Amino acid sequence: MLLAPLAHVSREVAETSARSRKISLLAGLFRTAGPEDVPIVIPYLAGRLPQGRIGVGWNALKDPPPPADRATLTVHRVDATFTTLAAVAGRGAQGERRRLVQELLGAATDEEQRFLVGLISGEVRQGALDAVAVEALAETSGARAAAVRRAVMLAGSLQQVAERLLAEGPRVLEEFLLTVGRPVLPMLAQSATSVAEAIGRLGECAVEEKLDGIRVQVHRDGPTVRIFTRTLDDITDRLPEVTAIALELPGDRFVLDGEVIALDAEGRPRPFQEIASRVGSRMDVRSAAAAVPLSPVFFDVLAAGGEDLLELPCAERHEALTLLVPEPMRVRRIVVTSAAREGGRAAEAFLRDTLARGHEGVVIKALDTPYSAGRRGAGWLKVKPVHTLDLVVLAAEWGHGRRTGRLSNLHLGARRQDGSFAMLGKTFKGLTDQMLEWQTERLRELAVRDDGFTVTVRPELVVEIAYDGLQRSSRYPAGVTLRFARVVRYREDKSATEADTVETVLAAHGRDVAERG
DNA sequence: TTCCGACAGTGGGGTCGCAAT
DNA sequence: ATTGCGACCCCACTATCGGAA
Repeated sequence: MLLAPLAHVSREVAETSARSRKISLLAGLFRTAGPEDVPIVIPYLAGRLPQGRIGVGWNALKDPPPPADRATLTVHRVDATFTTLAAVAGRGAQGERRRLVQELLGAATDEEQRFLVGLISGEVRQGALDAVAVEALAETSGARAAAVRRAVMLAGSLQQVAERLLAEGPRVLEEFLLTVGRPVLPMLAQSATSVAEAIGRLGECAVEEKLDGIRVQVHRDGPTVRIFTRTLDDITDRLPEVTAIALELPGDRFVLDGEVIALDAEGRPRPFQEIASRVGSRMDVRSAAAAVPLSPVFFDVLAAGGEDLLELPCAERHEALTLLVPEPMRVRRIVVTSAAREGGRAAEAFLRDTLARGHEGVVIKALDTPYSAGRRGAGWLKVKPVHTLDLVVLAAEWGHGRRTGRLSNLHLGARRQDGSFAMLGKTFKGLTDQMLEWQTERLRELAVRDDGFTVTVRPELVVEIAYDGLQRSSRYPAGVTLRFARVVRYREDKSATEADTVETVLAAHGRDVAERG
């Protein structure tokens, strides 16, 4: 298959905003692709290289040679070049890499060059990722979209499904079953602003602790245990204690869903950063495990006795979980079935207790919904407390993509006693298009410097920021930074001298930071 | 006709581990 | 020894399309 139609379709997909048009464009492309092209075409369309990083940056892409007149490049030729580049990546062969890239670009037409540069630099943004590709595959193959989506969730990979579907036809979808040992995309939760709102949306529900750790999917098939992350990476080797626990459970073919956290001597959860550091350590797992032992806490079961439980209602899956996992290793929960007011009170009390115990919040789950693998299902709603601060905008960065030409990413500062400001972090979240436009205008009036990337401003504009808590930071002067900061609104009624101070911020989380820092 | 679920996009901070300096 | 960078962890929020109500 030639690269030209791929590059052309990619541009067309990017230029239309209609999902239906994107789908039919991709479907047309899939129709002309041979089965051997699929492993390359699918990742390219999502802007990914199958080879991962190939050690090529902006430097090697600069000053491309004049484009070719005729389209002769095949996707396989491109793929082979990337494989060669990946093989010499990180071996100091910068000249050789640049030569290979320039040779590739020289063989490409204008449209192909633009696609390749986007692909290599990770800038392919055409508004079509896996979900659109799934619809297109369904259209091409005559399969139902829901069946394709289901197969992708169970296979944990669009590519595998695409290859077999296009080669063998829709019937092959029946062969994608939940298999112990092969990871499934996990179900995710939506957000709710309060317990009352969540219960109002769900009715009868379970209220569970939300633990701030690393999501794990634990598969045991007889003596073999495999542990996967949310993105289905295999981290079995890094969690020996979890493997040992899985081998002691009273079942020998199961799939569990849970979270690993770390507890201190008093049984309180240790900060996320420590857990991430532990789970991220691959070099000396033994000593890392001795320093920060991990505790798995399970909240769902996807298979037991080798049998697929995904379609069972939440309540029945929990029954199965209790048979498999003893109490201390199950997430704490209550079931709310009584009239809304009583239930609401019990749920509120459970949330308060959970927070007092040092956890992140609660997840409220409808009792009757199946496990929606790979979806952000409406059956699970998370509720976390939100803190807010009034901070001062110190600078803003020029946005990318659809925010090009707008000042987007805000640098946030808290007041110091001497009148200066300590930067606490950045945010680009929560801004509507209108706010982006307004702040671009306003910040330009306050600008004192623009280096083309960041616009520094007089610290006068006050903005209300929501955030989830503080975490330690070696980057910012106060030694802390905001976790998940987002803009709520501008406070034009406030002057910078009325903004929150560093002391206020630290005091609000004093115990946390002191104990954890 | 309006409403709402699902998606894609736009990036945040931290950590590890490798490669370059 | 440092520094830079990619790959993963955690993640919030808005705009948009298109099917559901």
